[in-house]
Amino acid sequence: MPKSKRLMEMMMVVNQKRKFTVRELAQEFGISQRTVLRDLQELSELGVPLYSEVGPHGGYRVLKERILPPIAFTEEEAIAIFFATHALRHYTSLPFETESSSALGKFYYYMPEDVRARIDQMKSRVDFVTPMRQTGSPYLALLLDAAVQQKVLSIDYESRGGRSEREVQPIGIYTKNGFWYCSAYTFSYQSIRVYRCDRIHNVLPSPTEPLPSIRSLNLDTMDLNHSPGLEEPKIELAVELSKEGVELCEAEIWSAPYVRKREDGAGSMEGEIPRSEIPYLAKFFIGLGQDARVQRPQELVDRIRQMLSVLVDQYGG
Amino acid sequence: MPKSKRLMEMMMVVNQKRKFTVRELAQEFGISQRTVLRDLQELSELGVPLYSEVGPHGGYRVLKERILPPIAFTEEEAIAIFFATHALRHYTSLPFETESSSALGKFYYYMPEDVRARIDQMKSRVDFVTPMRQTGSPYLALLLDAAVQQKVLSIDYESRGGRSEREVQPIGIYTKNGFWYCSAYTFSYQSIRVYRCDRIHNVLPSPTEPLPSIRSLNLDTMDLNHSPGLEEPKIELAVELSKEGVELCEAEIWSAPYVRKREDGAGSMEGEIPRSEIPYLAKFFIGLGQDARVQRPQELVDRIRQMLSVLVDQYGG
DNA sequence: ATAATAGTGACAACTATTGTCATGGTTATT
DNA sequence: AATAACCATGACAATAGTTGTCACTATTAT
Repeated sequence: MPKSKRLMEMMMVVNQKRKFTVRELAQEFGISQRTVLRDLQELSELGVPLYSEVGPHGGYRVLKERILPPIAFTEEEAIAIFFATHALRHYTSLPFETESSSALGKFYYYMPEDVRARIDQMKSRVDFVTPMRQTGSPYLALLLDAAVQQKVLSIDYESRGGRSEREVQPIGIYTKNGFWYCSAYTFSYQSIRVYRCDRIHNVLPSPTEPLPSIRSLNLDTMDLNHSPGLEEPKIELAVELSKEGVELCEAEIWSAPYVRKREDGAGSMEGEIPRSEIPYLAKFFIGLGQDARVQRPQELVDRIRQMLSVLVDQYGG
Repeated sequence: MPKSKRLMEMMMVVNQKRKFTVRELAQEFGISQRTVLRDLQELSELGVPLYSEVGPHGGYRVLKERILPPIAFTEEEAIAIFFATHALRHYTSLPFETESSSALGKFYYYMPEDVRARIDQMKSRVDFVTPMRQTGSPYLALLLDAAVQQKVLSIDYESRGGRSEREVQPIGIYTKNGFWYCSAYTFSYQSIRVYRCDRIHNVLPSPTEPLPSIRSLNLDTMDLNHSPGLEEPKIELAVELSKEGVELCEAEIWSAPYVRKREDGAGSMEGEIPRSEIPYLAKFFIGLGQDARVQRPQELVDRIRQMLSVLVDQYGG
């Protein structure tokens, strides 16, 4: 085998075995140990992060870093990857221990000049914004690890009611609108709850046995907005909207699917909502003022009236 | 230079010039043309997508695809890149013409086995969610292109008041909370406005001369929430917050920096706000109900009272 | 101590790489 | 139709690089 090809192959082999000895490689490639040593040095010079230890149980290792063999990306693909990774800079916490900037640097460095120029021009003209929060979420990596390995954790959580310990078996973590959430089976409630990660004040391994039935659950099969299994009774919602009201509701994630627009631009909103949403909806529709007229359910109308009377008291009629 | 190194270098050179002739390369590397031909064939066999055309003005070309030479990513970096790119699947519209999935496929394919395994496990347990909107934004690529090249466009925009044509010079586009926005100098207003890209119904090149002073503006130097140059007079805000109020305000992007927390969990909010924000703030603080007591400015209190009286009329006291 | 491992240097044998030359083919330009 | 600018391939001797072997050193776990 010609040397140049051998080097490429060796790159791959070395990547897969993380640990190996010179003798092993020599046998595998059918060359002398001396040559293997020479080759490994060349790989080193080419940037493969090898290091070696002498003595029994010694050998070569590839450091935590790995090599990706030459990958052919189209220009558009490279750009997409660049900007996606660039967007990570908006996150104060990530579940990976990484300065994503170092990865970007490498990526960027190896791009053909003209692609790099194009990226430079675009860099200050496209952005994927995520609301930046000041509160960090230090336990993301631990929670994710527990989800992957299906371990039970004991977390110190600050909910509305105050701080408390709970045993949870994490299903997964996700970020949305600048916050990180952890969806987890909670033993004390015997159901799945969502926790905001920045309100988790401590995480410890727990001796509790993990529930095997939770293992097969994951984020893809879950609706990230509601806890499954908590099938709440739904009640009917009916709201009249002005033209402005229509626009505002279409801009809201949860409400957009329910909005019906009439020809004149005004419209209505109809759909089924869980009863537990009433407090939120009351606030929401009060915020819309004249642009929304809630008609049903009566409970929502009552709630709005009640809130109004409190407010009137507070601010003086 | 040893052949193996020459091949690596040639990979890079060939990547940068998209078009080249055998003679050029021969001179550049100080080798014979015959050797260049042999090398190019090897590169071909190694996967570099070369093709050649004979005759005058012929020569070699690298197809649209490019090669990235071996890049050393740490495991964590590779994972971060993977998930960042994976997150793009939540977007219905992107300014790049790409199936980011193809790039991901390649990336994934070339990873060492155990990293791939780790990603597999994590894939369904981490996510970067972006609200998925039904409305697409078909002109993103055009708008971005105009921003990069500083061209003037004539857009057909649907604002509150209805549809109208306007001449704009885009500064950049960004996505936030599921929508794409385009920040652009608008000739008819002689100021910078932000447009929601899904409300842009048509985009045409305009013969208007671009303003050179806009060229130097970009998204990084802009506050994405406000138009620059519009230095509005600020007025003082003072609000008392209950414990719940503190939590709610800390969860809100704009208000979080102003919140002061006291020992008992309750707190206050103080800061300067532009007068134009009063309508928004009125809605916001009404939504907080008893958990917020606005004290200053008086204009805000008045506005709240006014809104309340309208609401009381509407829903019956 | 011993055995297992990496690391270096020297050198002859070997092999691959290279340049040159010869030849042929395609295509745009004149 | 001639020409010039390209790519393409084969043959072969000169050269340059690669390889294996051997001899030696150094480190470390057992």
